[in-house]
Amino acid sequence: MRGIRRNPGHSRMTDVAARAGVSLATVSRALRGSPEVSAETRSRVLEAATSLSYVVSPAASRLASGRTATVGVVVPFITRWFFAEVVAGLEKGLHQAGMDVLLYNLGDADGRSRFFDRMPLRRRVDAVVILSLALDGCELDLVTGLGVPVVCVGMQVPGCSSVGIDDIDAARRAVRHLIELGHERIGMLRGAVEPNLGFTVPLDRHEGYLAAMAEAGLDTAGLTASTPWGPDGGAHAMTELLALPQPPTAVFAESDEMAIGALRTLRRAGLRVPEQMSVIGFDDHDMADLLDLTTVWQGVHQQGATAAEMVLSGLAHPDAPPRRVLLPTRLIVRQTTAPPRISARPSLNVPA
Amino acid sequence: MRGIRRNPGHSRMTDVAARAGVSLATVSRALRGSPEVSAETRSRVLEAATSLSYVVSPAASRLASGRTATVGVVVPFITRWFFAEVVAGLEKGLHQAGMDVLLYNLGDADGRSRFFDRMPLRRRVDAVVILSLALDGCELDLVTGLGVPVVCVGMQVPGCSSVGIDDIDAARRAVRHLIELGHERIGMLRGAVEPNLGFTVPLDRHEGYLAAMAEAGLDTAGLTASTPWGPDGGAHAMTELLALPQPPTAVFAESDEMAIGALRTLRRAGLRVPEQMSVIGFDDHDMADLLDLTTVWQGVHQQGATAAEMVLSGLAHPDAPPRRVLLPTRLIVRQTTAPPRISARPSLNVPA
DNA sequence: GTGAAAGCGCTAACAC
DNA sequence: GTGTTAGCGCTTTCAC
Repeated sequence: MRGIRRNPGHSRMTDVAARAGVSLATVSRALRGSPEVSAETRSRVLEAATSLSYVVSPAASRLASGRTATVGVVVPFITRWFFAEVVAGLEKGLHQAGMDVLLYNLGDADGRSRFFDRMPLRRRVDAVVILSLALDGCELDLVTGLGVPVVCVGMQVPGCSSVGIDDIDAARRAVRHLIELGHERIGMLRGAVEPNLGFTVPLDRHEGYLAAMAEAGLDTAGLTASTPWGPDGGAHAMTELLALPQPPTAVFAESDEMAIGALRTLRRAGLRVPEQMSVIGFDDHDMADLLDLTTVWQGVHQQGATAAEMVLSGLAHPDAPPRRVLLPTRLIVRQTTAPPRISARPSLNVPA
Repeated sequence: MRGIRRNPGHSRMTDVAARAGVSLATVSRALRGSPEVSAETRSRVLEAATSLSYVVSPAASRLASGRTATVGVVVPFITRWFFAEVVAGLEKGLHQAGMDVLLYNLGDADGRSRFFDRMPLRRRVDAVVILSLALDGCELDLVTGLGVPVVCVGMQVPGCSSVGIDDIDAARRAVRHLIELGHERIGMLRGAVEPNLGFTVPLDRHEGYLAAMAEAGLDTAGLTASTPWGPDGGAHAMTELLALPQPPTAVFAESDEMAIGALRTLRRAGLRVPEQMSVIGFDDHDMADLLDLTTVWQGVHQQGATAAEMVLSGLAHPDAPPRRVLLPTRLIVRQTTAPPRISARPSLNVPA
């Protein structure tokens, strides 16, 4: 026999059609909920399908319709709390709509270039969601070249919908909190753009820090420590700032993970928080509450849910203009921030 | 015109064939690296494909071959550090082999039953990886009914390959560490099987705890506090144990997250760790190092990598018997465990 | 080593 | 409202 051997176990649409006593086309329509089918026919079809435990072949359906009912989710680091939380929100919204989720975790600069070299999304998704990756021109072309809607979380791309928060404003409010407590020497622990994934978050949060300081007429020279992102980075950055001839009395960490690292450094240095050093983080990480860390909350899960919703509406209304949603943030004051013990100026005195 | 409108932009295999001056079949063979194609022909085909920026249509390929080159990954909570880390390992290994990863995050008991009701994996994956879910008989049937290889991480299913650690043994060693330090009243903080996802980890680690205590002839009555999994659970469990007429001098937490919650309770209660209470966790969570938490390390990422490898070999050798891999664990002693300040027994005497 | 052709299992015109 | 039928773009058998 020529051609191809028939597939295993599964019953096919023809089987359902035969069993229900209708044509193939009617089964297809009934199963996909087309309004052209009479209620009576539909229920006969459904019954036949159930009794045969029939499931449509996604491959055949995709080939014939051109739709994949799949969305690609591209995430820099699935292991970071923030991203995992966004992915959870996305996954839920997408699966509820019957979409499949293809996960691509870049991991590092290497993984990133492998991804863009192969562009494994081509011809296999109806839409793409990208998290927090500032794309260069070339990458942008590759993504838009997919010819499907693109939704961004925590970043923007011309012509694409996006969700996020106002990082600059939120950072400014965090730093203002320290200023209002009376701090004047305020440092920032900043995550360097390590594997060069081009996050914009560090830039924006630093900008917010500078803005708040400038508004208050405070000096920032030498008070920003840039280290690799993450707890260890935060620990090192804190060490750097402590080594300053005149250390800050408070620090703003780009993320809670960095703040947590800073707390360790302070603990090991024997400095009491908040008495001798105030620390404020950003994100309201799971652990922030446990460590009594003052921070800035953002609705992370909801960013994922919103992105899912944007994907669905982008698919439903391909010609609708892109949307840009900014979700609110909120200062959460806990136990790691307090007024400086002694005014920061002239006679700062911190026992070693 | 009848039938279906042709798809957008993409060039098809026929285009490549025409350009390379060979037949459709030869293009298909060349592109998939069949050895039947001469080197010279292959390079002509590759060149033609590149110049047309051709990519095979996964849908067509799947329909014709019956293979999806996709694996479904089913995870209880992608937002938990452990699972995210395993998924990262899996994703990397699978993508390197050219497989797509479909992510299913159950999230809670509701999500779990929705998943098993719809069984969205049917006809769309070549293999399934399931993390830490003890499946009931019905679920098991649904999964094996997929007719594809199943790989388990952190649990077992008859007839399927699995990776994991020896939770009982690792827990026993953790508790022995406390015993060797001289502790006699040792509590356990146990995560209740909250949304009833049927994890076996809590059972095994508790069993290890009981075993170590029994070996040493120590009493465990009333010393296990079961609360919902997670930091808050750990915090509550610790509170419970502190309220005991005779509280323990050390606690073994089922996971680092629970240990971290316990640390907060202790901090708030003004108890010093490890002087007044020793705490040991499990997992070597990212945060463990930051909090100087003594714990049990396991190679989480590697469990994912091993599972990926099992998927690939299961696909390559469908008749090979299932494998069971137990990865090693290691006690990591940090700053949260020490000898009890006052001996629990009459006159064992360890200087504070 | 290469080509011809028969499907894979659906969807979507189009006709009635 | 329902049936007919022409593809969707590949993979694989068989023949040479």
